[in-house]
Amino acid sequence: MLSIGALAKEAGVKVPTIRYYEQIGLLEAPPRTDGQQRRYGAEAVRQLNFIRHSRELGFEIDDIRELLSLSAQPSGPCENADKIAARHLDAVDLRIRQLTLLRNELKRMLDECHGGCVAECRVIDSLSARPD
Amino acid sequence: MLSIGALAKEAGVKVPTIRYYEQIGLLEAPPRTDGQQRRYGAEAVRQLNFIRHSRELGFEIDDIRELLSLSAQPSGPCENADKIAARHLDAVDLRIRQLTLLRNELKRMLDECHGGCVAECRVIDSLSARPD
DNA sequence: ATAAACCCTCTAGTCACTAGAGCTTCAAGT
DNA sequence: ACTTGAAGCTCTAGTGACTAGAGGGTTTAT
Repeated sequence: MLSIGALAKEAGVKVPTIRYYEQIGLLEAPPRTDGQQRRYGAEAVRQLNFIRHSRELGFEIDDIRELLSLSAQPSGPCENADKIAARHLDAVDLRIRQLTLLRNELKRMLDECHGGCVAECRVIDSLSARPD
Repeated sequence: MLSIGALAKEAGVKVPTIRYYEQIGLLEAPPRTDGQQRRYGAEAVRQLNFIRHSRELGFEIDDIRELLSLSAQPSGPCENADKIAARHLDAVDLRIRQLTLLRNELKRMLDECHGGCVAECRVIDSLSARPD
């Protein structure tokens, strides 16, 4: 059985994060020692790794909640998991497109500024401009 | 003089957002009517447009605070504005690269899943996998 | 004069944690 | 067995940039 610190190290998350996940019901409350300290088994390691990886991929907690409960029923259909992932992929694609537009605007701003005083600065000027 | 609602419409932000900006000292507190309602002039419209556009480009409030104060001194050097923008461009570039990696992993996950049950699902499987 | 639309302050909620205070328990070494 | 220091516990509050709602007051148009 692992202490919360050992679990944290194992799964690559911080200790308070684990307590937070328990508090919001994402991780089950584990058994405790007589002194009220948490002790975790192998299943908790698996679940926490699952959560961490999902978070790294940008899934929201509510999505992860559903993905976790799906993963606990290996004989069920994976249709829902696919739907969640596909929806997330769309969101990521959109975000990349938006950021690329912003990047280009920022780059243009910077390229056009040749130093000097604020009155001539294309950076400040671009920011002041109202959109069409 | 514009009411807060009129200013909001003019600059394309929500009314509570304007009050929030005032509260955190990003926008100056405007004069009030006898009945304590805010009234804004042309300068507030300009500043709020500046803020909105900067936010759309992803600048943080603290950066905007500095950019705003720079823009208020047209004869000063624009070096700092450039620095802030360049730093932000780097951050956006990095974010795009990260998101692109995530996108590819998501896409691979989805491409490899051919429906069926959770036990065979590549989506769930990929999420379970611990990183190298 | 009245009614609708707008405005006011204040508190609390969002998301996913993070930080800190003040205390208790555990594990290892002697 | 005892000590010590690391690690654990709970609880509260803070982050960023707003958003929502309650319970009122003001303005404006008719």
